[in-house]
Amino acid sequence: METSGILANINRYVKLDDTQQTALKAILSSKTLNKREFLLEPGMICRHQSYVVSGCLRSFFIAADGSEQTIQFAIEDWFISDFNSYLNQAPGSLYVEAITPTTVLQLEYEATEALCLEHPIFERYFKMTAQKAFAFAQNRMLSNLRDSATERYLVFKERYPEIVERVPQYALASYLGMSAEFLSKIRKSV
Amino acid sequence: METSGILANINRYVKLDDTQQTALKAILSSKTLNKREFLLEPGMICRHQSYVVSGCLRSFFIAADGSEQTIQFAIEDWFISDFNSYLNQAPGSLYVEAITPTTVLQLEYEATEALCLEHPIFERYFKMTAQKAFAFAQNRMLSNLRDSATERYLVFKERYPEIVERVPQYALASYLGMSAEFLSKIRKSV
DNA sequence: CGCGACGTTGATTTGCCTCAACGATTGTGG
DNA sequence: CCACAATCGTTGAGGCAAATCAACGTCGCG
Repeated sequence: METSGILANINRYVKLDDTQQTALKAILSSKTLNKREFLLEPGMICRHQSYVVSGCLRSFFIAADGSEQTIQFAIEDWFISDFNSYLNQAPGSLYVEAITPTTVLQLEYEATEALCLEHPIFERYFKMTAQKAFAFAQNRMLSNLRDSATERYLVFKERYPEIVERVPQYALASYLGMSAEFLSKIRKSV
Repeated sequence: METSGILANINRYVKLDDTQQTALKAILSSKTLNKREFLLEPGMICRHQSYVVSGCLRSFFIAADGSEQTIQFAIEDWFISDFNSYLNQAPGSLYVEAITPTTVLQLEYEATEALCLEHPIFERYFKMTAQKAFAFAQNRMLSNLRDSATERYLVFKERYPEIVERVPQYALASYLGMSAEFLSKIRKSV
């Protein structure tokens, strides 16, 4: 199992000693997905947070009018889950789908909580990542309130060029909060 | 200094013993604000997270076109700050303004970090609150992407009726991502 | 090859914004 | 305690960004 990526990720926030690294590795499990395969579907309890070793996924849900709304993309070195469902260990409302063939490392909820209680340094790590995720979500929200569709696309493309290239256009459009047709027109005009 | 509210808040997530409660109280400071007074202005480094003992505040920024964008409201038992600025201890871009006369308890950044290192239970508490805040921000974002202006208003009013009653309408409109005039028309039509 | 998934393009519609003018309410100095 | 300014909210006219609808390309894959 290839764990160097996730260890490097964590070590960007906190320094793990050997005991802590071993304890972490002990609860990691690996999973591979084919293109279009679901890691999670609505109604399921999200038991894991998944770290992307290779590949590309997205989370989305089906709105009342039948349209898809993309919540998040995840490529190498990102985490993905139905976070609401994971946090409360309650049935969720999201799909998590592999856009390309994908390998993830999974952290199971109970085992992760136990790891945090045993080694508070992981509490600290997850605090830092949650705070960063919150700041990110707040920025995205602002961008949605403030910017035009064209600006949102250009900002996203500037910041995440590889995601723009790797995901279907209709998924990107729903992430950016616009119709697929309009994104097509934006791309033509810029 | 009235600390029972913030202690009760924390005890909803974790159980503090006497030593931990004392350590927390030692770093709390109190502050009062008049109506329209600023707790924070753009360019300042946000040194504190503020817990609202009484009153009502909002955070907002001035967009490129000169319009105000409200990020967050805070009433009794909520926290408020320029979280991006607080997290990175870098100059921020938000105003935090008292809507009514307000009293807050403040947690200073360095002291809070030290408290977390000394007592990992606070690491756990801030992890949980950050995760909850992230889930909340994600839900708000979805609501903005998916729902019409009228639906956003009705959902917000249903969930936070007291905030709707306590804040100026132009501030609520900018929080919900619509013009003040349009919110006025929505209110008339429902 | 042909079918299904994805993207493009144009015509039309609409939700919401902008601008402008006018009430209502609150606060403040004379 | 009144006058009159600010501040905040309301209403209507007109305009625009983006949605919707419909039809048609295009590409990869069974």
